[in-house]
Amino acid sequence: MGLDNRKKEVLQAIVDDYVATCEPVGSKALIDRHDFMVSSATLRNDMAELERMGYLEQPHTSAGRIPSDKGYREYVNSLMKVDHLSDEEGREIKEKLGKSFDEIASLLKAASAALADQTGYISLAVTPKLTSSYLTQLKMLMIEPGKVLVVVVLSAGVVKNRMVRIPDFLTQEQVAQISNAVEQGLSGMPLSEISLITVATAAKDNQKVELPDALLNQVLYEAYTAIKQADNLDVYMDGKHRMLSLPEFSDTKRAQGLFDTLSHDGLVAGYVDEVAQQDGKKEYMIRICQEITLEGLDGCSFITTTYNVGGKVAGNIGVIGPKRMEYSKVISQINFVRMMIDEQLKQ
Amino acid sequence: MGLDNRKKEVLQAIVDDYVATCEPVGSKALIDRHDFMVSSATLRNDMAELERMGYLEQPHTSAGRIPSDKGYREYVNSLMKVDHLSDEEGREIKEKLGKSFDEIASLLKAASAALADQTGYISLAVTPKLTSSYLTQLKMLMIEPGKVLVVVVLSAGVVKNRMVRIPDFLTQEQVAQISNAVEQGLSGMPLSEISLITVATAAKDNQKVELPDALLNQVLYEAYTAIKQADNLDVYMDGKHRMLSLPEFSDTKRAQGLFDTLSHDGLVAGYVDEVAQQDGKKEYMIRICQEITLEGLDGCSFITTTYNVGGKVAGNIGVIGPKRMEYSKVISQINFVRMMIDEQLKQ
DNA sequence: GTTTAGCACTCGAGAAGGTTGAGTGCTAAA
DNA sequence: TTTAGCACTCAACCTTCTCGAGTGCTAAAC
Repeated sequence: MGLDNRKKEVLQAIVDDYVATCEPVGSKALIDRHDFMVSSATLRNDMAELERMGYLEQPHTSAGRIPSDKGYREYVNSLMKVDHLSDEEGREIKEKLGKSFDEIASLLKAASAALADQTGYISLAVTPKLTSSYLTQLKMLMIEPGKVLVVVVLSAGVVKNRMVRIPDFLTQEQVAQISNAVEQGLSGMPLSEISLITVATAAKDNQKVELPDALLNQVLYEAYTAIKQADNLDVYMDGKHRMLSLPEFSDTKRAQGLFDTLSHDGLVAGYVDEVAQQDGKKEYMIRICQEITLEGLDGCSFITTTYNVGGKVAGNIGVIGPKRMEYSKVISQINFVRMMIDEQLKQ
Repeated sequence: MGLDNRKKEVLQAIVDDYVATCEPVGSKALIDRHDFMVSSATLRNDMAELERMGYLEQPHTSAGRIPSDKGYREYVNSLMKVDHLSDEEGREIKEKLGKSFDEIASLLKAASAALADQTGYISLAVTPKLTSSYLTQLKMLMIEPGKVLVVVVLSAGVVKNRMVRIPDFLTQEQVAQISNAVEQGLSGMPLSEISLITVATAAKDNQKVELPDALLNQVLYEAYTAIKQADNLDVYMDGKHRMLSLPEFSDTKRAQGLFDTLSHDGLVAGYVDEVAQQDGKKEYMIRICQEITLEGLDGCSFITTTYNVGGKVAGNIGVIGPKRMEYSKVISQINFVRMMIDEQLKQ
């Protein structure tokens, strides 16, 4: 049932060659480029066998073989060698991420850019899932009468802000008092426990000014929305246009389909998260072509990994490339970037 | 020298047809689709003449004619009729922009999305140039020891924030005092007059705590940077991937060149601004193909217009499309969106 | 049993040639 | 100045042909 050693080598060689050239690989080419100690006829037999077993495919009778999804899967599971990044490459990435960032958002943006640059594929970075984090600060700054900037600071160092409208006649002092009351009542509370009710309770317990309930509730609702919104997953994506130079996307229809899907940040973030749930324990997650349950990504593969904030599992970064991707290289690149992120978010 | 009436009609008809079909227009097709009261032979003579004058081009001898850059220029300058948007279209745009926005950033983002949707081309919206506006608020919120969020509020209703690092041992009170001092000293001051020196003066005139100069200056420098950074032009772009469905970009090389250029926000913003400087007085600015002095936009045209904040000239919105663009329609769409923006930013 | 040489076969890619038809310019008459 | 008529051009398309990389199968060799 399993593959004997030579078959494994053959499959590996075919994947390597096909990844490099995007051309079906024939038995002769295989002999030329690798030093198998057997003849092409023998390889032909092996290849026919591999095809029968589902690891290879033939575009047409008189062409070479290309790996099937199953072939790629076998390759990433047991054949490829993930080795360390060359010093040179490590240095390049470090250069792009070298300076320290004061905000997760900028760090992720830079990481995404670096990853796209380095891999040549599409990179993505998703902000941490914040359900396990708690509120540390809430400030409401009156920008002008009726307009308030709500700044929400969460434990993981995430800062978000949102402009909201409130009744015109509320004074700066009143707003500040509400803001202080809510902050006092909620700071330290896990995001998951914050609801409209807890917000209201916090305000009323700590409030020193008297305001009609309806009015107060309106302001509190805005504060609540701002807090909840801080929990949204943001996605940073980069390198999309590089895909156009790949032969598999020389057909603009396909490229368009891909871009269409990718323009829905929510879909992508959701899918990344879903994958992370499924493969939670693994160092990195891989989805090959048909394994991707997200429409429009035909012919693509997906590699993601999880970075940590303050030691706890948090967000994801990853790469979307063609099925014919340099898996081992990309994995080591992603790992390296993840390590750099972890380093910066250590405490 | 000038064009007689029929020649004008012929040119107009050719542009219209070519825009619609992206196929070279022949004399017969012209007769079929428009009711010229002359024969195709006559049109042939006119077309030959128009070609001699530089308004038309012929891809090859036995093909129809397509408009040259000069032809498009003549078309937009004096032939096309810019008419009002259909009620239907106006309604669609209004729907997308209908709700009021509390922040310029979100408004522009929505405007850009609506414009891209509506035109089917690439839209862009550039934040206002803020040199003529002044600082109204500056708040420094201590997020954790050593990390401060600087919130800058400008007169045009623009709010920006930036996380900065300061020495660890500064207390919340000290930061608040510096922040208050700077705000007090600078609020109402035009951005153009704010410099490291004015920031320092403001702080020292109003400061109540004593801090070593070197330390204070470090914090002030960060505040200054945050203020200056609020002046950066941001660009919101949308609809890029739609270009892939146009026949002129079925060649992925070209699409890639375009996307490459557009990924440099700074370049685009700078160019938009440059165009606005040149054509300042006009209701809308048009650059056709070769007229665009920005590399990588071969075959594209550019239509922009200027929106106002509080009655003063401010930022720009626009559309990038193929040279073969529905100029008159796009112009009316841009105008409509501009009006909607002006409306929201009236005061 | 495994490997190999040999051979007939397959089939896409690309070149060569032919046809079609939309479009032209020119001329001569209206 | 306009028009009909006609010869001419040339990309696009189709068909046909050749080429060669690659295959599977068989029978001999190891």
